[in-house]
This record gives sequence, C-alpha cells and structure tokens, in this order.
Amino acid sequence: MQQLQQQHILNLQRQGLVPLQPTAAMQSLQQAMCPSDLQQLWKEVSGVQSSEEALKHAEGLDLSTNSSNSTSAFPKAASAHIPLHSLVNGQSHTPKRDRARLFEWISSFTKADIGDEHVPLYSKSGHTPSSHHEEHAGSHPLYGHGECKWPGCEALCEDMGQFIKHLNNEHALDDRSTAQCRVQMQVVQQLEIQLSKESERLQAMMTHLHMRPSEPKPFNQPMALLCKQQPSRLWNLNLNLASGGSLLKRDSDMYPEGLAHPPTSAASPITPMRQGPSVISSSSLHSHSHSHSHGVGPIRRRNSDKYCTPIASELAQNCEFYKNADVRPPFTYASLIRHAILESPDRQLTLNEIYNWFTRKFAYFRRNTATWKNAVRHNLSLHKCFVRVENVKGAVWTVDEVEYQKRRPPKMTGSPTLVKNMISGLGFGSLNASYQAALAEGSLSLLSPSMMSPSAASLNMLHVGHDDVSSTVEQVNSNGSCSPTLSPHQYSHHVHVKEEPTDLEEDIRSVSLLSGATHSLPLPSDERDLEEDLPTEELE
DNA sequence: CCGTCTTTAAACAGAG
DNA sequence: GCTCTGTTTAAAGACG
Repeated sequence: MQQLQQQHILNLQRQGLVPLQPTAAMQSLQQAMCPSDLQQLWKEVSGVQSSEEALKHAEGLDLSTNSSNSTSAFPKAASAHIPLHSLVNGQSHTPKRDRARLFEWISSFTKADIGDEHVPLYSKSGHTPSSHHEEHAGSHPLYGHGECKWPGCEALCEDMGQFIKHLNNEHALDDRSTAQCRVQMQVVQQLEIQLSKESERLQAMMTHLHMRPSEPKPFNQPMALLCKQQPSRLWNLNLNLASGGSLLKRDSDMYPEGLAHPPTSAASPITPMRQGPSVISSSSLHSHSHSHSHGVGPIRRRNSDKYCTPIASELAQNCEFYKNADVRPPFTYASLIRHAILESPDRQLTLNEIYNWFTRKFAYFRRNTATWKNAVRHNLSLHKCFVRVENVKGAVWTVDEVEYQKRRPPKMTGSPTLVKNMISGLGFGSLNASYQAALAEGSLSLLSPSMMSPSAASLNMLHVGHDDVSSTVEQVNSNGSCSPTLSPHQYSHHVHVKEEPTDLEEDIRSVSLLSGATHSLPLPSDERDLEEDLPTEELE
C-alpha cells in the first residue's frame, strides 16, 4: 500500500504535479546514484577519466552491489562498501529523466572544471564566488588556519599554493568528492530549513509578545532558493523540524515502509508508538520496518552511543536540534542518564530531575512518558554505575564513573566495525555508497545543524570510542549554549557522594585534566578526539 | 549458536 | 486508593 502511494507520488512528481517530497527526493537521489549510472555519469561528465581509470575508481569505491562487507577502511581510502542497491522498495533502476537531471546538475558544477583545473565543486556555485584568482589571492572557503576545510580532510597545507595543489589532487572530481559535495548541500539545506523554522518561531514569539514584527525572512522559502541553486530537484528534501512536533505528519505518511528517511533526523517525526528511526540510530532502518510490521517495536540502537558519537559532543552540537526535533537520540538510556547527571551542577539528580532533563533536552521524550520513564528507572536500578544517594532533599542519583567506564567495551576506534556502525548509525542504510562514504567521511555535520565543523564532526565520528566525562566537558563547554560551564576538574570530582578508591579517582582526575588541557590547545580534532578516548584506556 | 547489551514491558513493594 | 519511586524479572532484538 505504501509502495503504491510512493509510486503514485513519484509519478506525480515526475509529471511535476506535486512538489517533491522527501520520499521522492531521496528516492530520486538514490536512483540517480545507481552505481553504474554514476560511473557512466562520471565518464560523461569528466571526460577525463579513461575507462581504465574509471574502472579502477569504481573498484576503489566499491560500487558493486555487494553490500555484505562493510569492513571498509575509512575514510581516506574512500572505499565504502555500502548497499548501493538497498534502495527504497527495491527500486534500483534509474529513470532516465532523473539521471538526466542529475547529469545536468552535476554538469552545472563541473563543466567549467573539465577544460580547466579541478576546482572545488563548491566554488562553482554562484553564491560562493571563489575563483582561482581569489584562491591565490590568499583566501579560500575551503582553506583556513593552514588546513584544508574540505569535509573530513583537514590536511595541513602550509600555504595557498600547497592547498590548491592538495585540493586538485585529493579533491578532484570523483565520486567521493561529488558525494561529499552533495552531502554538504544537504547540510546547507537543512541549516536553511532550520533557520527558516527558527525564524518563523521567532516571528510567532514576537507576534505573541506584541513586539514589532521583524523584516520578512530571507529564508521563507528555502526550497525555492535551493531549487535555484540546484537545478536538480533531487536534493529538494522537505526536511521539517518538528517544532513541538506539531508540523509534522506521521513518518509513515512521509516515508513509506522501507524507504530511507532523509539523512536528517529532523525530517522524521519519531513516534515512540511507531518507533520510527532516529536518523542517527544504528537501528533506524531495521527498527523501522520492524516497527511497521509490529506496530510497537523496540528500537534497537546498540552501539549507537558506543561507537558513533560521543554523547556529549553530539548533544552539545545538536542541542537545539534534539530539543525541537522529534527524534530519538541515538544514545542508550544509560548514556543519557549519565550525561544528565554529569551535566547537573552537583552531578547528582533526583529521578524527577532526570525526567525533566530528558523532556527538556529531547522533544522525543515529551511523549510516551510511561515508557521511557520506566526505562529510566529501570536503567538506574539496573546499572551499577548509577548510585542512589540519600540526600537532604531525598534520594539523588549519581554516576559512578569507574563503574560506567568498566562497562564500556574496548575502544573500537577506526575499526571496520566502527565504520560500519557509524554508517548504519547515521541511518543512511539505504543510501548509496558514495553518499554514505561522504557522509561518514566528512559531512557528518549533517547531523549537527548547529555550527559543527564538518571536519570536526567527521573526526568525532571516526575516532570516538564512546562518550566520557572529559569529552562531555570539552564539547559541551566549547559549545557553551546548552549546558552549564563546568571545568573538567569539576566534572571529574566536583561531587561524588559515593566513596571510590582513591587511585581510580586519581585516574579520572588526571584524565580530565588532560582533556582539560587539550581544551585550551588548538589540537587537531583527531588528536583531541583521541584524547577523548583516553578515559577508558586509562581506566582499564 | 551463544553471550552480552539494550530496550521494553510488567509486576511488585514501600513511601508519601 | 493513588502516585511516585525503586527493584526485579522476562522477553526480544542486535551484535560480536
């Protein structure tokens, strides 16, 4: 039934009768990104690559349909063994029209590159006038602080010349770069949508408060803007933020069963009852289909917090997002509870305060309270890392960090499993390989509507083993807007009602201090994130 | 296949 | 009796 609906919508969209919905947008994208088509496209577009090279390239990107092997080396190798054909509803064909549109669109970015030097795809877009002239003049949007700002790159380049060389060598016109470019476009798109949303909200607030309405918003129609910029409507995703959850249709309406949700969690209202996927959830797709068949199905999000994003950074960076979007946070209850407790000034919370934190921080937890509250209580009781302490004002819960770290699995940094989990954790299960590669490689800022640098985001994803106190401190504080400003020191042993072995406490402290030191140093993100992993290593 | 982890659900008890 | 809090058990799915 849903397939039929989807087909119908797709047909209408092809006829231009209805605006593209996320469903069709994603579908089109996926269709357009059919591996063979891509290869063909690139041959056509670039005209540079010999067939041999193209073949080699295809091997490198593993554009085959075989998806079982997810043990790709990441990300520099750019091999992404991801189900290219796990397309929505099994539709892996590529309608010629879509392909043509894609080609047209890509060409709009790349034509000038062909006879030219390879210039970043971005720079050809209208509103970023970045010519060679400018590049050599010393500024380039992709270059700053001696680093390549290409999503996920961060290669050090001493000067602009070196950067240009690097750009041309490493970010030439290929599948990966293009996929990354696409992802970046989505990032921008989502940000625009979010901005639009927030503007509307502001407008409403001001109206409500009888303040003078502000000027007409520049982002009233982000889609229109985007369509201007992007001839192909493949990217015209209707990414709604569920501000209060009121504006959204049910995900089942928007995303027929088996169809990948847009890679922004904002797009999908996740109702606990239907158990729609959190985009960042590793179980997104599985649980999605599962939920449809069972009505109420448990979300399986294992590893999502362990191997994907440190909860602190994710929450810090997507603070507003989770507040407004009805998206299930991709973390375990234990992680969330711990984070809530650690984030509190005294590092102790009553059950009710924990509840409040959940509802305050996550739109998702503003409903179905019985379920998740039960889960919270269950987790508090179940995990030894949560310690109940009798207090003057009753019982409060604290975190036994040592216990918490104990239960963490060995670090998985950079392992193929991590990569796989990371990708699936993003909920892009049915996107194509290049796309996912790009996502995982450098454009995870997609998940970070708030000012997360793509590179930082990617490194977060690539290097994290799990969340920890120090990362909590660093990330949250660096973000600054969503949580109290506690020093690492404070975090490490500001309040610890429970008695703990001195040596272990010492360990935590040293780790935290270490992390705190990194906070003030302009370390490269990867180093910083490696440091984030230290607690476990140190403690175990 | 098994063990572990996580989630969900539910039953139960004690306190206010 | 009701609600909140807290404990415990069980089942199921994901995953190594």
